[in-house]
Amino acid sequence: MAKVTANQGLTERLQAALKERGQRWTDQRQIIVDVLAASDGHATGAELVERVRQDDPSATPSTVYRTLDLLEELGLARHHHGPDGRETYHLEETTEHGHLHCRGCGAEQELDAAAAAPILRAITGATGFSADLDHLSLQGLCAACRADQKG
Amino acid sequence: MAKVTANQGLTERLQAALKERGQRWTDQRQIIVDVLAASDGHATGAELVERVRQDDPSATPSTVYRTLDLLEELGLARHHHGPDGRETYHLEETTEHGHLHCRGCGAEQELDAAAAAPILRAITGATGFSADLDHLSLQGLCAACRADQKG
DNA sequence: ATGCTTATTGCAACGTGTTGCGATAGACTT
DNA sequence: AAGTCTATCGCAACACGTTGCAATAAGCAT
Ligand SMILES: [Mn+2]
Ligand SMILES: [Mn+2]
Ligand SMILES: [Zn+2]
Ligand SMILES: [Zn+2]
Repeated sequence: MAKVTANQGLTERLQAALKERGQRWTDQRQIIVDVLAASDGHATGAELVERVRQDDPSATPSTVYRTLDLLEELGLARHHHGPDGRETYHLEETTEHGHLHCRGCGAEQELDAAAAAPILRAITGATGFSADLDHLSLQGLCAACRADQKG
Repeated sequence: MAKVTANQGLTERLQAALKERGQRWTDQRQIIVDVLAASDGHATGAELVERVRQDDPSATPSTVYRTLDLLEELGLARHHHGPDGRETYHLEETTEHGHLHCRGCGAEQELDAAAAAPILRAITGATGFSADLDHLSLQGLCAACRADQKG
């Protein structure tokens, strides 16, 4: 009897991808995928570790982080870094997007692909680099905070 | 007899700024500023801790990091984050610039103010944010790696 | 079902910072 | 020169990840 999981489709894709690489499907990995899927939006590595350990207290940080790395390799998860450098993960079900952090008010804003397009074009134009939108995380001042400052 | 230091001007600016804030000038701070000035270009926090401890083995990481924070507050140092999130510092003698890391070949490229201008404009146009160039650190593929990949 | 092979796991140690606290020592006053 | 005030320091503990290694357990073959 298969365990009931919230995301059948994802699980099956993963199992297939792993088999193809000679890698294995384990309970830990099922739990981690489930937790990540349930952590709608973003979650830091530490938060994910904590949630996984609620389902399976024997799970350790090393396993969780190794699995997150694996999921990124397989293109099923992405991370970026907060202004303090800490990692933040999300499943790659949502569309690709970047992040903006205001150092004035702390607000975090998402940058969707459409809004990012001219920015990425400007980056390529100026440098030849093609930047990864998923990993892009800018710090600065939002419009409101800039207005306050002028005040 | 004043200790011989490599950067008189900087030290004097610092002493004045500290006095104005009711803060103190210490041997530790002299050493840290000297080390930072000698670490031409960029250095990670850990590297700076190590170099400071060569001059003064009694110095501890907490003091070094607290001093780096202080120098940033005073506008004398800046940091950004590598692709792994680790902090990297440099004195704010050099002109403001951003950083690009190629995930293909590992190359790191600096982005000077002139090259960055159109990018920052695009960011403000798309989002209203005014991004901090100093803290900007992008991951992506450089032109060469992109060409290879197509090959 | 049983055994084999080796990917995965947990553990322990390490690397990089951060924080609270009591001891030390700058800087200013007398 | 001595005393006062309090900023700074070192220490110990913690938070967040990463890595090497020996034990475990998937997945496959018999
Ligand atoms: Mn930062
Ligand atoms: Mn990263
Ligand atoms: Zn703001
Ligand atoms: Zn490259």
